[in-house]
Amino acid sequence: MPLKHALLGFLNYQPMTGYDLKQHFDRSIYYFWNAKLSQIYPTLTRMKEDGWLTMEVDYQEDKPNRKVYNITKTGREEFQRWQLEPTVMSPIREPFLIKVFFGGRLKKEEMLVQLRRQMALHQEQLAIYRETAGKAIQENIDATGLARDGVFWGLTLEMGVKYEQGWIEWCQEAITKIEDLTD
Amino acid sequence: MPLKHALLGFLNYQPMTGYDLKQHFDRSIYYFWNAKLSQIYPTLTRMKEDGWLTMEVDYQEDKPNRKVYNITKTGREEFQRWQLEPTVMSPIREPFLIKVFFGGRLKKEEMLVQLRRQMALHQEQLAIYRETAGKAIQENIDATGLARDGVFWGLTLEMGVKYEQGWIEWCQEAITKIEDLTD
DNA sequence: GTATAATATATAAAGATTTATATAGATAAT
DNA sequence: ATTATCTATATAAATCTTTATATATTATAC
Repeated sequence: MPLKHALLGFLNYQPMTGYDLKQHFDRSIYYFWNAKLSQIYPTLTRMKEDGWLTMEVDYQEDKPNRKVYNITKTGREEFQRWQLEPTVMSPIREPFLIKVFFGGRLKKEEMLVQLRRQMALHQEQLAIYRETAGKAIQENIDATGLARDGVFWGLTLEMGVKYEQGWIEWCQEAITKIEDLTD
Repeated sequence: MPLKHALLGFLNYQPMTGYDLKQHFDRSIYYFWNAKLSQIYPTLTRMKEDGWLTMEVDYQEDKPNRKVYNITKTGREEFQRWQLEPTVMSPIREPFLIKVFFGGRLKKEEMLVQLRRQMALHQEQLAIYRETAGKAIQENIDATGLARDGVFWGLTLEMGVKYEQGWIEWCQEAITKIEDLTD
């Protein structure tokens, strides 16, 4: 399960709680893999049972205790095994394309509304990547000194930019084609 | 759930069994939404309970009876409602990018192996889109006479082509960048 | 001063999806 | 002749994921 390995990947840097891990998700790999806290917590418990992690309780007065997870040797080995293993292509799940596929059901203008709206969403996402995400990576490199790791963080961001650019181009082309149709 | 609406979309063309629907999935929207028969069958039962479909049994001697599903007025209305409703961006789930994100753990050559393999997979997929999928759409237009619908089928194929081209370009750029790194 | 958000952990329930298993005749390949 | 694939339907079990709910302190905003 990619979630388990993403968690191992972050715990490779340092021991953390489930809450900490969620923060890391939301600030980095969120754009290509996300998980809710309600999934992260039981997954950590399971990984501990499997011997990939150890857990120690950090007692706090008048606050919930922090359950800090630490990666084990087995966990590190499992992460490396997974990272070197051949990766199959992950299936795309894109509800919007289902709507387009059955677009013959709609009037020209109705489909154009959908396409313009979709294009706007992808333009917004592209702006986030360009304005926010790049800076966050640089800040993280500065804070941690992990310049080599930063190259890989940057590569995933570039994929995000390319992905959104592809969508925007496609939307423009689709709009042009559909404008030429008769209702 | 997009699966339910994809099923409605196909049943809008003609009444079909679960098995027939799976064939249609595998020959068209498979590339951006797929489902196993073991998911399709209970989903159809559920949709019938919800009044979106009716079912009639086509008795066959010495063979399992065919359960033929028909879309109802309610089903058609639900499909239209869904198709016109604003579409939120569907989250990307790409395990390969998790491997890349934590690429700092790997030796340069190990990551290059992964990237070359991934590029080859996307080149294969691009070839399938270019060689097989386009013809299949044209054959379907010829068989059904649904030229206007064919425009929309073609649009989804073009998105697939663009997506794979993006991956291939990104892999090439990533390979170049990583080759310049020191281990 | 009060409300909201953030920190921190977790369970319950529902829903979505995959994998495994079962049956059985028809057709095609070797 | 035998094996494999296709047609056809379905259930069971496991897994993955989301939504809703609960609790309680600290910090910030208005």
